[in-house]
Amino acid sequence: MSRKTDLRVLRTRQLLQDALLDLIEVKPFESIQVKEIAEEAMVNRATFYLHYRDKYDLLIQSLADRVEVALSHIVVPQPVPNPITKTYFRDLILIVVRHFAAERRFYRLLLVESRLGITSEALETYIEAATLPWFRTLAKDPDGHAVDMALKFASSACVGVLKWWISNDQPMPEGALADHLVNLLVPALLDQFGVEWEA
Amino acid sequence: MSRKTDLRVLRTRQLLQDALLDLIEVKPFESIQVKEIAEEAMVNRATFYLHYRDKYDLLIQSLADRVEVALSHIVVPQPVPNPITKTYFRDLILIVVRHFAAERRFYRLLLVESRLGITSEALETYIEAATLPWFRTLAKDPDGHAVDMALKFASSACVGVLKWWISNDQPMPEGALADHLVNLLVPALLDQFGVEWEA
DNA sequence: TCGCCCCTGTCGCATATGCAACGCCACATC
DNA sequence: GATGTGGCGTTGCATATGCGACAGGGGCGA
Repeated sequence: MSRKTDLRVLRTRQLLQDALLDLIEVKPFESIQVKEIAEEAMVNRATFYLHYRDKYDLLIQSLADRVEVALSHIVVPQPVPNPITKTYFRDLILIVVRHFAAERRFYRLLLVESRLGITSEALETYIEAATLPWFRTLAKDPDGHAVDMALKFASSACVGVLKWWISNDQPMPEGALADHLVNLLVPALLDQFGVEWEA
Repeated sequence: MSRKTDLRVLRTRQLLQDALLDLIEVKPFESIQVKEIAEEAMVNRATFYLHYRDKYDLLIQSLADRVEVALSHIVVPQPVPNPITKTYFRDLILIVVRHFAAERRFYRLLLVESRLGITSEALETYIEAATLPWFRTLAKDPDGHAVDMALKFASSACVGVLKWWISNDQPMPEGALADHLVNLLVPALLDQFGVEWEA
């Protein structure tokens, strides 16, 4: 990535994002003022507006940045078995599930705060953009349109299920959720990924 | 106080001090580099030198600032009984003792890191400067030289005992330490403070 | 010994940020 | 309605900080 961004910019954004997180712990998002965020972050209020349009923008950017960072640490386990096994696929799903669980505060906030005006489409966009290229490495023909469609189908389904899982306070453990997701996805993806699956 | 200091200055110093604290948790002070502190604090190395001469200076300043902040929250309980009671005096001692206990990580570091070249005189200077005017409010004649001497005697004695207490991992609870200190100090201060003491 | 590497302090210049102030708007109180 | 109060978003100017570079020096292996 571009590591040429001024350190002050990175620092200021991090301080503002951390401040928002800390304040969310204490009071509902709607009642938080820009002034408070700036004070908590030890950043001038005017500087806030140099980086974010308003507190909603800060929230979305925070999510975007955190997702990017979190997913940058995710690597597709090597070697990729050929043909792809069911357990390997489950491990991949589990990685995403765990990411959601770790960032559940954020995701839940985005889902619960209906007044945010943040459509769930935005949320899906983040997740799909992050997971799509990642799934793509598993496909036989990474450039085929059919694969794109199939992958989008899969990621959308994952996002939908994960949203349900998060907003219902994780009614089942991570492993069980991953198992269910795999069982739902395998039949659909059977044609796009490896020739055969482990029984 | 002068609260007109630029917010950036306050923030930078706080970040550097916090970074030092975090690093001290992980590795010995001597092995910590200025470069590391700056990176941890998300502050440029050159900026470090705008505020501190070297890492030793940072350590001392950190102590000074923390002591100042901590002691600024300390108020002499009102009203001051006349004549001063033993229990009231004990409460005063206890406040200082608790401050030492809360900042024990810092004080212990200053005592243990002998290679710092920080003399314990510097430590005493901080404590005396902080406690002297504070004790002074209790004296009959706040401007007398005899009182100054007596108060210096008392604060030095307290610092010495507290150093022993901290470097020996607090072998007795705070209350007991305060009791012992009061019993040692009362006879010496009998002439300088209130006419009589509660039995 | 030499060269090499890395950290330290320090410099000049570019720029992100602080500060104070402003108009705007929503809301409250009389 | 008149008035105040407080947060929002923006601006111009002052300044703290980032960045890149530099010399100096200590460690370390050829």
